[in-house]
Amino acid sequence: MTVAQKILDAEKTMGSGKSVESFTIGQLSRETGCKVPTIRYYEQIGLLPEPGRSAGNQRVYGQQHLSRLAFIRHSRELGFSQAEIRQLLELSDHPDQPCAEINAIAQKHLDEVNHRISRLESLKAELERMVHACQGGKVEDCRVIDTLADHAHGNCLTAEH
Amino acid sequence: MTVAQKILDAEKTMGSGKSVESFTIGQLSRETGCKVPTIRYYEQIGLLPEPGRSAGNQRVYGQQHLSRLAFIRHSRELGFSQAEIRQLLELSDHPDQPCAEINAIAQKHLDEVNHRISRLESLKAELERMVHACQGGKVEDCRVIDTLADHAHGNCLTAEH
DNA sequence: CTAATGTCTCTAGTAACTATAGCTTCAAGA
DNA sequence: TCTTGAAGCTATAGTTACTAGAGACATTAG
Repeated sequence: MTVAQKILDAEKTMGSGKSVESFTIGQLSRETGCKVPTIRYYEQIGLLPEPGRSAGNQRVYGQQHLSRLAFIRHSRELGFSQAEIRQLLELSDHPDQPCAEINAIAQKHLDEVNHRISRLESLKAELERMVHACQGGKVEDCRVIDTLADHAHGNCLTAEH
Repeated sequence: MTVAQKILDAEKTMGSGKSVESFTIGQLSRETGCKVPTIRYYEQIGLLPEPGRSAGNQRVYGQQHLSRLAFIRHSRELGFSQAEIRQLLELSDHPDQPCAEINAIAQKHLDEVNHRISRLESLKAELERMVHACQGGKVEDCRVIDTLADHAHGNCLTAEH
């Protein structure tokens, strides 16, 4: 039995009878799609708990780290900030509290998401218009620049020339 | 006539017969919704050209700065990076070139926007489900945490407790 | 056993700002 | 005219969320 396995055995034995899974930082990286330095960074800022170490001082992760990291990555991808993720993780560490707070975070985020979607939808419309309007012409006939200037304050950037 | 007006008169006289508009950095900020330090930052990184100065060394902006800053802010809001905006501005400064490049930037951005929209739409669905599922319960019954962990790799974070 | 790959720490760099400190300038009222 | 408070100046440092590099030690495949 390796030192790594010993450490992990001491740390955790999961529900099922089969042997505990452990991961190096590289394996964790491959599993979650999160880069190695980013994993260390999450540990540094306290989002991810410090894992056990092997005899050679290398990080040894367990299933719980995998879950937590996956949670963090997924949340980040969905646009939650580190602060929000921290809140969610803290709340999840105290499951006896009412979930009103979590609900508030989710609701606030939902509002933001709706706002972002509507802005992206109008951007999409503009971009599609641009791409169709600007077909093999010259820049002076291209509406991309105008569109971006116009929609801000009704001014035309190309008028400067 | 103030020194500021002199500088601006020398810089620019617009098509219409009326007197040239000039702005302090604060006015520019109010007009565009862009914070004062951000305007100075844009000048520093070369996105916004250096304006004239008053006798007392204060920045004096003209209409063209307003347009350009509005363009930058609008583009930023729509998610274009500084590098992309720089490209667009450079292209707009050479209006004799074919607009294929601008088109490519817009198309690339359109692809990204579509991707973002679809991810935000599924996030929206998840968040709505969360908000509805989590009604006055306790955290341990709340699906927000599970949802965020599950969708990453099918693991349940709360199982750690 | 050696070579290649992986991991370690530490420092510094990136994008896109934002804030602070300590000063000068400007505009408006007494 | 003086003064006082807002606005502006420069310069530096902090923020968020990473990413990259240097140089040393660990692990693993052949």
